[in-house]
Amino acid sequence: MLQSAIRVQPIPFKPSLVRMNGQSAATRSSVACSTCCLQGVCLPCDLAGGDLERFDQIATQKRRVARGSALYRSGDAFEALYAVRSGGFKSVGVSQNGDEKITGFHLPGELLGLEAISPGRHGYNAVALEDSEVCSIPFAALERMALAVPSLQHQLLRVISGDISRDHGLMLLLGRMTAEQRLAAFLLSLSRRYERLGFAASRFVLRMTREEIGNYLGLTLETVSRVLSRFQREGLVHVQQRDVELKNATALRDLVGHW
Amino acid sequence: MLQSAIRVQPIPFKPSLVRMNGQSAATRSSVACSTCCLQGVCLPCDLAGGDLERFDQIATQKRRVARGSALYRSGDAFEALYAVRSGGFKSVGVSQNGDEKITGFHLPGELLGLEAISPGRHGYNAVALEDSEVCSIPFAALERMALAVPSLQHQLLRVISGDISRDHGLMLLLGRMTAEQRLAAFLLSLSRRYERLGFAASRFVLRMTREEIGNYLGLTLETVSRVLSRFQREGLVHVQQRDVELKNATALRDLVGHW
DNA sequence: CGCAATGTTGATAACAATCAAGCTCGGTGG
DNA sequence: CCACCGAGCTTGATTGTTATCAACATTGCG
Repeated sequence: MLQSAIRVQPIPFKPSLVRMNGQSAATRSSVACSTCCLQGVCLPCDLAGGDLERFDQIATQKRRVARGSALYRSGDAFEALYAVRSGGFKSVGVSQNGDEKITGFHLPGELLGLEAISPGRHGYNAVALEDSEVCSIPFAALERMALAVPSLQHQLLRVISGDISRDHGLMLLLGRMTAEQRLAAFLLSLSRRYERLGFAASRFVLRMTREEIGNYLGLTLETVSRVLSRFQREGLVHVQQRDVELKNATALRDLVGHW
Repeated sequence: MLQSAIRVQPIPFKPSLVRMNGQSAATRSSVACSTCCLQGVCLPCDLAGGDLERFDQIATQKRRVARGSALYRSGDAFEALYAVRSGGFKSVGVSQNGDEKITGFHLPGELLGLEAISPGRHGYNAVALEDSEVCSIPFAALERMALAVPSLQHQLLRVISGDISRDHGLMLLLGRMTAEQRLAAFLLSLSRRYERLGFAASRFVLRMTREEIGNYLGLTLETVSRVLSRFQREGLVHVQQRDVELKNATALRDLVGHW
């Protein structure tokens, strides 16, 4: 379960206790970026005091999404970007014949909806992998503020560009790697991202099924299961259901090769 | 689907000025965006008269890149985005052990270098597939101008976001499609992009080798060759070396399926 | 012309998909 | 409380697609 993940850096995360600033406190249980434990990794991470407050007024709306339900669906009008506050999401493309393809998993501090800017309409379903919470960032207001705050514009461009880099990594993986390399790269990627959030790098919980992992990596669920078993047999990892412990990250890295 | 770039109304492309097929005959007749035949599809396509002139002053520098040489290399500092004026490029990631992975092909009117914004350093080699010409757009100046010109900021975000969509299409392809589907999707993508530039949709010239196509699609060059031969046998296309004619685009589309 | 780069085609092998059976764990209801 | 159920997971047997190895054809260029 989630609780078994070890928190290395003491960053308390208590949504219900965090106070918000300003006037709308009475009407909405809301949270300010200035007190959010994710402020070091989230979109407004470059903003100075005054600008951060202004950003807070844009991103006041929080939204809870129950496990399995969608934050938005393909075809929805694009109104806002979403920053994951807690929980996790998958982006799912659905074809006309019902086939699904997962294009990404999204952890806290990561932005959802970027690919919808261009068409002005979402092209994917964003489905919560567990009960989750997001900050809604209305895009029109964000663009307006970015005009006035150079560092925000820059940060926004950086975040989007970073998304492209991440996708290129996955393309690499899908195009040229064996099943073992894909799994190794996947585990290392999760490890790095959890670490960035202040969790242990070598021990974490998969929030997605084998089937979802396989879908994402371009493999079948059986292959995912087999490779994980093989990794365990070879002492690279210890896997118990969704609990993963990386026992030999170096060997995993060697498997992937150095890009 | 696959390679959606900038979404704008297509403006007729004048083959007499910039020739895509056959020998490349680059033109110097116009250096200003305001007179460029790509202005309908390129980055500044939303700009009004005065802003377009200002943009012209940012993007004055043209650069020629000979076939096979690099516009920039992995590790280079990120200074500018590049708009392809004529010719074509590939983006190549190179691993420490020399393995290469092509993440994209870039036709006229498309932007190069977007994925370097976040790290501030290029992560790929941009290699010209034929003698080519690009417009250099210094990024610092572009960001500055985007602060003052809302439509430019918006367009910039759109273009980058569009790149993400394009990459997702490729991920889909790499993750779930057979060799036949990949080739079909690839040909249709090229067809659409040439059409956008004002060329015939059903007849074009591949600027890249079978090996490069295979690398991009996650296939070997032999498989690419075999599938093209099969397509020809089945009357879907006519292929003679690099010349391609789509004889039955509908059948190709059916092969890919509808995403 | 001759050579190197590119492309085609065939034979074989490897890897992952598919098909199939059984297991584990958590939840539910008798 | 326990038996049952089903989703998720593991493992085995077999098949199929594509990679690999290999030989040869074609093109373009110095």
